[in-house]
Formats: sequence, C-alpha cells, structure tokens
Amino acid sequence: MGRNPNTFRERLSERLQQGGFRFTPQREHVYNVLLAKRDHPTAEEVFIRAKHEAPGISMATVYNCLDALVRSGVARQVTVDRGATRFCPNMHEHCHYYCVECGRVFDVALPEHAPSVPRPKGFKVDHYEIAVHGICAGCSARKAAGRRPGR
Amino acid sequence: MGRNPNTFRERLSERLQQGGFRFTPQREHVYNVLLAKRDHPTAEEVFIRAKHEAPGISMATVYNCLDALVRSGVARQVTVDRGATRFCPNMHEHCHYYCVECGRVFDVALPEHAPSVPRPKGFKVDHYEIAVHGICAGCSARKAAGRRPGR
DNA sequence: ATGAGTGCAAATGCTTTGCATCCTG
DNA sequence: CAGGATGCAAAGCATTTGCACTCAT
Repeated sequence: MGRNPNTFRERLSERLQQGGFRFTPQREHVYNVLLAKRDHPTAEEVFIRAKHEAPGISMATVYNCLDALVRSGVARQVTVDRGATRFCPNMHEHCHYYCVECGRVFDVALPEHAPSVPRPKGFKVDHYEIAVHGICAGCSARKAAGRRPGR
Repeated sequence: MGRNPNTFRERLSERLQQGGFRFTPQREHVYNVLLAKRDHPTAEEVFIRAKHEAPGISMATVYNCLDALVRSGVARQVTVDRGATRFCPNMHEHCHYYCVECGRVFDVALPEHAPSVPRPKGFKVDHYEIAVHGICAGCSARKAAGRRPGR
C-alpha cells in the first residue's frame, strides 16, 4: 500500500508490453477498479465502476481490457458457476470459496506446503483453479436465525 | 460392468426419487448416454447422441434431465472454461485436466490421502471442483512434431 | 386425476464481432 | 504514421422460460 504511483504504472505498462499489449488509460483504469475492491466483480460490475471515473468507456473495451490483463498475468478469471465470469487481481496461489446463498466469492490461501494437484506424466500444467461451493459463515448464521439471505 | 439392467434402473429410479424427481425414459436415456462414453460431453453433444435412440427428445428436455441427474447426485457439472458446461457421471473424488489445445477433459483421481481443500471456519463446504488447464501428452507430442492439433 | 415432465419456440444473458475512428509506440 | 485499441451496435452461443400436451405416480 502507498506504493509510488509512477512505479506502479510503469510496472503495469511493462507487464502489458511483455504480453504484447499496449498501455492505455482504459487498461490502467480497469486494473485500478479491480484493485480498489477485491470482491471478484463480473465484467458488467467492472464496467459500472469504471464509468464513474471514465464515463466514455464501453462494455467491449472492458472485456478487451480484462482480457489483456489476464493474458498479461496481472489478473485471473474466476468461473465459479454458470453466471458471468468474475475477475481477481490476486495472483498468489489461492482457491475460491463461493457462497451459493449470497453469491460472494472469498479468496483462501492454500496451505504453505499444500501438495498441489497431481501432475500426470505428459500433461503440461499451465495453471489450475479450485472452486469450493458452499455456504459462508454469514449466510449460515442468517439461515439459522430464520432471516433472509443478504445481498 | 455387466450389471443386471433391472437393478441398474431401479438404482437410478431410487436416486431420482430421493432427489424429488420422477423416473422418466428420457432421464434414463440421458444417463445412459453419459455412461456410454465418459468424455465429458456438453449438453448439445448429449442431445445429439440421445437422438440416435430417442429421436423425439428436445434440447430443453436434455437440459432438464441433466439438471435432474446432477441434483440427484449421479452426475456432476464440469466447468473448465467459458464454453458450454460439460457433464460427468464419475462421482468419485477426482479433478479435471483440460487440454487447451484439443479441448479434451481427463479425469484424474486425487491421491488417497489428499489433504483436500482448506475448510475455513464457518464455511459449510458442499462440494468443490479442481480444474487444471494445460496441454495433454498427445498435443505436446503433436506440437513438438510440428503437426496440427488433433480433433 | 394431478402435477411433474416433455417438446417446441421464443426470450434472455453473457460475450464476441464488425467497422469507423482514435491514439500509442 | 501504422497497426493496435476504442466505442457503438449488431450478432452469436449457451441456457432458460412460457405454454399446451403427455405421462408417471
């Protein structure tokens, strides 16, 4: 936190270039939207938030930017269910806990010496995603109290 | 293999009823399609195969049947990418290896004493899915030989 | 006989695409 | 200043829904 903004921009610019993409204000802005609130927004949610600062941005551009960020290795796609794809700027090894009650997604770091996934002979692993479905603490409590689900 | 067909049907019928669903010829047939070729077909692929034996079946019914089978605990949904959902009748604990080159999905059993996923306090885990992306042995070989991807 | 299940077609939702214009490298 | 990026609108899949009819219980 409190990192020098210039260094920050340069780092993103560098990653984009390494991925074969140009550095544009839209891409920077979409990335900042992701970082601002790490709640795994969908493309549409990113679009809505991005419009606050960049009213002219379009949905197509948001998709384009998110794709560039993912391909540049600074964000991940999260597919926990059949709904819209969510995005996550957390590049550390972690898995996603999806609450089927409220729809929220939580990051959970994998244990330090986690044995990771099996590596079958011949299969070249690029990356993997662990999605855990269930009911979060808040929703369990709400259900026990007979209240309606939040959100 | 070679299980008594009557016992087999009864077992499916029982599972459906436990899930609150009725036993119908379409559901039985869709289930048999899944079992026949365990290649993780999409709903559309199931539809095409199902039509061979049941020409009158509709896409909506295939979706309905697959949903009933999943909810009854005899099949799983597999979401490895943004494309169509795939279905899998293998209910043993395993993860999915997705080849981004040929699109095939392989089941890999989890090691016997795998420590499973973290169970954060308060989160009630229902089920989880591990999707590994990479390039399968066949495609690696093909690429090394400079040939075009199969399938 | 009652309501779940089926089949058809139309609708919905998420994402991609075509194209003219703009701007980064 | 050339080719990638943007913005708009239209198109493209995968999946869902509404409705009349059929069938399992």
